[in-house]
Amino acid sequence: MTTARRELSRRYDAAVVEPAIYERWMAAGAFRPSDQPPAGAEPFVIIQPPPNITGALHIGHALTATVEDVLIRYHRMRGDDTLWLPGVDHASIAAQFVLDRILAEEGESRASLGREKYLERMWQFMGETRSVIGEQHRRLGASADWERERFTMDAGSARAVRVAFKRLWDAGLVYRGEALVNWCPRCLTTISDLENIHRDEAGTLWTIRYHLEREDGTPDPERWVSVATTRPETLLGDTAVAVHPEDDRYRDLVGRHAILPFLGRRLPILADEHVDRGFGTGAVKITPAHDADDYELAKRHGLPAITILDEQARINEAGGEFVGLDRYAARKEILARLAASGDLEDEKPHQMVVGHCDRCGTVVEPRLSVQWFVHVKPLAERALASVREGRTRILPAHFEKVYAHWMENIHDWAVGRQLWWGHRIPAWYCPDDHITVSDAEDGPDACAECGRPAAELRQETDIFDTWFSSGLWPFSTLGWPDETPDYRRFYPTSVMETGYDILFFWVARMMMLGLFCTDAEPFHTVYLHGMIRAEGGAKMSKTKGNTVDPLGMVDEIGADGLRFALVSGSAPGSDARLTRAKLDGGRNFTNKLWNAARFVLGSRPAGAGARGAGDRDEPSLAVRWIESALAEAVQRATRQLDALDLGGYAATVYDVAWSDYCDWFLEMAKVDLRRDGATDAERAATWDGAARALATLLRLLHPLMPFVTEEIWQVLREEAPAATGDEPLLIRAPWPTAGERDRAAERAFEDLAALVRGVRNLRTEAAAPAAAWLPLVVAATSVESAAALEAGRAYVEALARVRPIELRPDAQRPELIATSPLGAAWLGVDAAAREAAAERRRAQIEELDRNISRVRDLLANASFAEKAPATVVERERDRLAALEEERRQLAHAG
RNA sequence: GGGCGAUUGGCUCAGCUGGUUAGAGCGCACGGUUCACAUCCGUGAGGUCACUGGUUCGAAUCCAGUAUCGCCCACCA
Repeated sequence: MTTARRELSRRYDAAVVEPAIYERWMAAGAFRPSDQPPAGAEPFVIIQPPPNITGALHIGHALTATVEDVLIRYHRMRGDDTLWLPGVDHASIAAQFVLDRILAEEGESRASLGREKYLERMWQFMGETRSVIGEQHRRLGASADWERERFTMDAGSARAVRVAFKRLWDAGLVYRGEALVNWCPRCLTTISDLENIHRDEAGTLWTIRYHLEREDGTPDPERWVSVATTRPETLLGDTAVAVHPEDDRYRDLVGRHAILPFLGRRLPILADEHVDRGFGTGAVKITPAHDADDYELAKRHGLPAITILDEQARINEAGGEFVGLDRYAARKEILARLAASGDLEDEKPHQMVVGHCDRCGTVVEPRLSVQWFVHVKPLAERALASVREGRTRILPAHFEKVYAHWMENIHDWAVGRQLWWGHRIPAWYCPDDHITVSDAEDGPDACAECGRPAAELRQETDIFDTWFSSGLWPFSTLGWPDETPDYRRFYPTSVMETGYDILFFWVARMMMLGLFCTDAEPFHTVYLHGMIRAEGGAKMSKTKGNTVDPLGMVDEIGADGLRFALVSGSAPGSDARLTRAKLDGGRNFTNKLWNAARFVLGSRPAGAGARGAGDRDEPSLAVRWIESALAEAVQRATRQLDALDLGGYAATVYDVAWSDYCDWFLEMAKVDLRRDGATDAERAATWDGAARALATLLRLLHPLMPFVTEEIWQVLREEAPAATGDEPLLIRAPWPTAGERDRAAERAFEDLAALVRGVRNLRTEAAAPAAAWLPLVVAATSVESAAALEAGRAYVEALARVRPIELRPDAQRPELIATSPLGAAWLGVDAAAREAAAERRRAQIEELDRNISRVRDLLANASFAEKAPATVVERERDRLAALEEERRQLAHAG
């Protein structure tokens, strides 16, 4: 075992399982932008979507980190002025949800601790998870600039939140007012429309009789109006009954009153066009405080709104005798009472849509309250124009339509949350209820309207929706509202990479707030990745137990294998299944690279390793070909990375590494290295070519598989400094430039490879022992072919395991024959094997004839010749010639 | 009720602006201890590209419709 090979073995675990190289990257400052922007370098900036600091990273985070790291490493190698800024999100409601659960296990609660202690506890919790998340990213290889790491609750973010809100307020885009909002009776806060998840449910539609009022004010036992409802408990808050104005059934009732059961409230019966005559009885009870439609209708008719539920969705004092009952208990009770009095007319199953809290799943209750709103229409219009006019593009493109549709139908954003963990809204009230909004850290000095001193003002207790601070993230992280050097150098950013599931929550808000605050699109490209799904296509979830733990996977197969599995076969916006087979594929590929390197580095002949690309003497066909193949791969990979086609990039590097470099090139290089009579110079030239090609391969692969490539690079640099350009760290090595294609070498290789494949095929057909050396006869098609065969003789011998190879143009041809551009070839095997192949020859000829006549017809077609491009016609002609040559070779057989 | 996406060999997916005989990995079959790798090597079988029409010299690719699946949005009691 050579020194180099021993060194690689020692490094294997380090590279794949416990990557120590990360520390060296950090120490070398490789993740940091240079102190001065390099002259002429384009900035390339990614601001990381901050994970919620509520726990460990899941596989989606690993995908995000991988995609971003690939792009960052690529652009870093390109020499761009590269910044990847990481951070974490305080995740207001999600964090409280998690902490509340932890507290519950300890027998404590939000209430028992009180606001101050609760927040103290939250900061402590944040401190713990924050370092875990950073560590996990490092294990995945994320080359983010940790020195610039930010937090949505740090001082800079807090200031950005205050300033942004103040500017919105000054611009008249913020208002405080009473409205019906989504309320979670468990989280005890308002939630936005986006957090209110609609689900189809099987419910019940009840029909209830409301007796009409008699002249003496008492309910008429004989006459009633029947209303249909899915929520009988809300009748306690009814203030009217509505019918359609042209509904003849009820025409004479309009203007009269009905009496509300239990409470005896007089309900005007009124007409409104929004009532659907076909639904239920055509008469609808109106509960303005607990239903969005009813609220709108009540506004039109000046009806009062009576709130009958408290914040935990229990009946309040307005509910009379039902006070204190939970909404569902009240429903049951009210139905029982109505049934008893004979006023429950009907009950039938009903499919309906019910809103649930995104966080805890509780049924959301519409609740009338005073809230802070952002008036988003004007913001949305700008954000829409940016995408429509291409200043920001969304990948995949069809999400631009989804984005547009949402922006066009946007509602005002209820930004206040009745939670504790988050940025408190910087608004102060004076005793006269004047509102003062201030962006000063210590609040306003006095009431903006009446001048009362700060001591008499009290701050709003509501905090912001967590997405408000997230919406400022692309610039709050760079120093905004100050024009810091980072802000000037790195803003606007380049690519915003995140999952399509938060397009509205986050991307839309960043666009709106970014344009408002900075007057610029916060990024020029939005790359939306898909969701990672489990085997069988199911959504991954902890409760289903079908998750893939990224860190566990790193332990098992290494970060590189995981990264490869995540990226290969993926397309933006499409969900991808992460199967065991795919993960194994990533692991196998890592292993393959490792072993290829082990072979190359362990086989350096005397005198090799020192010379550069410039002074190669007489490179063999193998070397000339692999360099050309790599030139093509570099070209493709570069194009694919520029187009953010990471799946294509993964396929390109996989193919060139495994199929071209390992399967073909290294096998040919072995021939050159081991050939009897080869000079030291020839061997050295081959090895140097292998080392150079390996160096190119490592550069190409590094963005995707940073650990294994860097570890190999370290040894390669010792063995072949010239091949690595003596660059100490691959992470800083320049991205390869596409060299010249060598068409002659490609052609020569393809011809030999076709012959080798043909002969291998024959061996299998003849059931020849794999290890046996068989004689081969080839009838070369031409003098040039014969020369090419002579030149490639050693390759063919070794790769097809045939010896000797006899060139005999006129020999009699047996049935067992392989066709190739260089000529027909046949093996020296027994008659039985040849006989068995005769049938197959006939089938082959038949298929060839079909193809030949197809191409002939195509070429004979006048409109084809006329309309098809010349290159296509030319290609078809070449194909016909090749088919005919193959036919000729076969026809001579047998 | 709107909108979007998908449908390619047993499975998971590629196939860019229409142009080789539609590719890959896994799986399968057969054969392999040839000194980098069995986490491997070689060979092979397997697809009327969901369906129906249309445009075109030429369609997996473009258009229209149908079917199935999935997702998003939506104030109907």
